[in-house]
Amino acid sequence: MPEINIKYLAKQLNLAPSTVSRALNDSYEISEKTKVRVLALAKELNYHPNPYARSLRDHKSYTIAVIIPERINNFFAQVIDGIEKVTRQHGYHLLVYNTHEELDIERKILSFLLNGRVDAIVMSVSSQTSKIDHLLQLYQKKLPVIFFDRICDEFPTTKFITNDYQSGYDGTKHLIQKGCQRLVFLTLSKDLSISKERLRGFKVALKDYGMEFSPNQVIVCMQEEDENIKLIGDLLGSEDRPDGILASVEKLAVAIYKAVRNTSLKIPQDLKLISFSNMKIADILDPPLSTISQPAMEIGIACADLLMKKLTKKDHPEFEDRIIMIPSKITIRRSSGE
Amino acid sequence: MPEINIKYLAKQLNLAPSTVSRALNDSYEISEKTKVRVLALAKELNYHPNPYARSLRDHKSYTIAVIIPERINNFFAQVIDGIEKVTRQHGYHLLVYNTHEELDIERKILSFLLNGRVDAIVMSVSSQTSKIDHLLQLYQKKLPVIFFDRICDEFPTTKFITNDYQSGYDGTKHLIQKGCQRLVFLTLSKDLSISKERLRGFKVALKDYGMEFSPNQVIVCMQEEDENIKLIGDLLGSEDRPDGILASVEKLAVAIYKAVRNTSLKIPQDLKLISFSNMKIADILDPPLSTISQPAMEIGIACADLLMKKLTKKDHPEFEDRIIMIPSKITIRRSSGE
DNA sequence: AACGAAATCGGAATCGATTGCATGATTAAA
DNA sequence: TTTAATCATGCAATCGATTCCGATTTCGTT
Repeated sequence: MPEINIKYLAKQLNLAPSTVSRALNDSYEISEKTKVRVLALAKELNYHPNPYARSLRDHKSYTIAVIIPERINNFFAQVIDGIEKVTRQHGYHLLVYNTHEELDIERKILSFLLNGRVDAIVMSVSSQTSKIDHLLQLYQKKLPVIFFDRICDEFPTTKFITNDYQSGYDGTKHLIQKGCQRLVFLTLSKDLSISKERLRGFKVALKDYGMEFSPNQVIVCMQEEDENIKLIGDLLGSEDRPDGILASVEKLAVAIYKAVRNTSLKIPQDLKLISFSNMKIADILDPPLSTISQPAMEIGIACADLLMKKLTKKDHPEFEDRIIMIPSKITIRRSSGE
Repeated sequence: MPEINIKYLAKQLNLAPSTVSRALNDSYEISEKTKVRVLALAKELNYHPNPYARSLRDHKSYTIAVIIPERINNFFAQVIDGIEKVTRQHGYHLLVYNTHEELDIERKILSFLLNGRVDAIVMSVSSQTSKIDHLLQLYQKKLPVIFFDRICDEFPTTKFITNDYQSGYDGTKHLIQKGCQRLVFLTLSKDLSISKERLRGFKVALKDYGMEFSPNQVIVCMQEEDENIKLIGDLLGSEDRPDGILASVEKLAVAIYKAVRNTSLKIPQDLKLISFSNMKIADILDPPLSTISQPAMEIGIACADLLMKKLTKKDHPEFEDRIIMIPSKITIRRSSGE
């Protein structure tokens, strides 16, 4: 079978490749008659232009990189679905990378993207990311970047987040009002943007309700679930064990459930729990989990909408350095006391 | 800032682009001295070859397409993690596409991949896929394809699956031994390879234990969860409601839990349930869900290993037309009666 | 000193699609 | 009938990296 490229089409039609190209691109210079002939054959042979030849000439790849720290995660999966929904309509393709929360992997991935492989990047940084030198390279190369959720404050671009401070505040307030005296905040990292904001809400809520804050109310967890279960188990076995937990990451809520299983404690009687989570099955857990769920699909769509504007309209200005906030939704279920 | 390409490097070093290219590729024709100079500058300027120029010449994209029917799904997410783990080590990139279980989308995606954009495809077909004309195009174009889980029997290539027949049989047997009299099999489609096999196991188990099978024991569900909850609700409200369900897809198990909430029935007392599922939180559901979980990560790794062999070794033969089976693991929990 | 082989490197074509410029053909206007 | 204008198409360069082939230099050997 011969390679079906533009030269082959041209030969079959007894035309020059340039004419075929123009016909396919509906140029005004080509007669209707010729266009019809060309399009007919292209359709018959199921011809599609070689994307790499086009990319080489146009310096556009029609490809976008999506970088996330975790794939088995409802939030990120939904965001990607949102991004894909929009970009697909514009003929863009998605390269998806998982950093597994590791800075080294994040670094390596970004270095692969600096050479024109993608037209833009949409990312949520790893929990290990505190220095941002590897990100600044993108800025120097003028590669458009949008951050969502776990953003990078120092990087001047548009960022999409949820109202983390407010959600942290509201979740904490809720626990206090349910009678919790010894509150704990669980997180993956102290450097993460979302953790900082959610923790800030936690602290302010404590203060507003006349409670002291002490640093050991913040527990920084690990990557491995087993380690976290142990960590939380120790916490629950301690003298002044917490009676209320705000988990800033979905997987930590799961670890709490599993850790509690190993004790004689009961949720919510002995321990009230609320967690940031996009699980669609929060209400069939035992007990149903109170959640702060983020508008993941909307975030994905918003990111992609902005991106498509920038990429499809020429001379579109660089992304403004600003933060766009879409509110999360808090849903009280039995884990925090009905 | 000048574009950093091979010509720029050549000019800086007072060499020809061809020499620079050879030096970068560690050719024997280039002296050590020159190689050192070239590599030093390349490193300093953080030079990476333009991937599209290389692809155009080599007819290789170092890119693989992964096509799945659903992204918010633990099984598929784990498989992709497995694929990425292997392919990343070989410098390959992953384009990930979600068909949302729609045949039209699957068709469209495949048509985008026929022009050299990817070197191979790893996919699990949508539940609507019964005709396979759109897949056969890939075969004609000699584009390597590997199927996993939801395979396409008529397509001659290597396929990775789990022991669906056996799992279906074992799950059904378990329900029977727990005393279920009126069993029902829930599925997304009658055409899907996995559904057929799992159903076959269901039927044979019934027969082996002296139970009649009637076609209305098979319920074909919808895409929308709300519809499924209603469908299952009706089922549970009927005269001869089932007392045991084998759900062939994770999301259907979730729908069952939610449907049961609307009734006065109790799992497992009134209804025993076991489901194919890769949820990591099956044991914190209320009640904990008995699962048949597939070795997702292993499947992904196996697919990618085979693929990498084919793509990195020249003159590697086409994929054999065979099926490789990796067994699932059945875990009994309280939803099927302790 | 001279010759040949090996070691190094440069020139130019190539991959496939696009596009500025030139050319040829057709038609309308003078 | 001639000229100008419009229309339709072809030629050739380009994008960046690679590689075949040819050219030059270096070195060892007689």
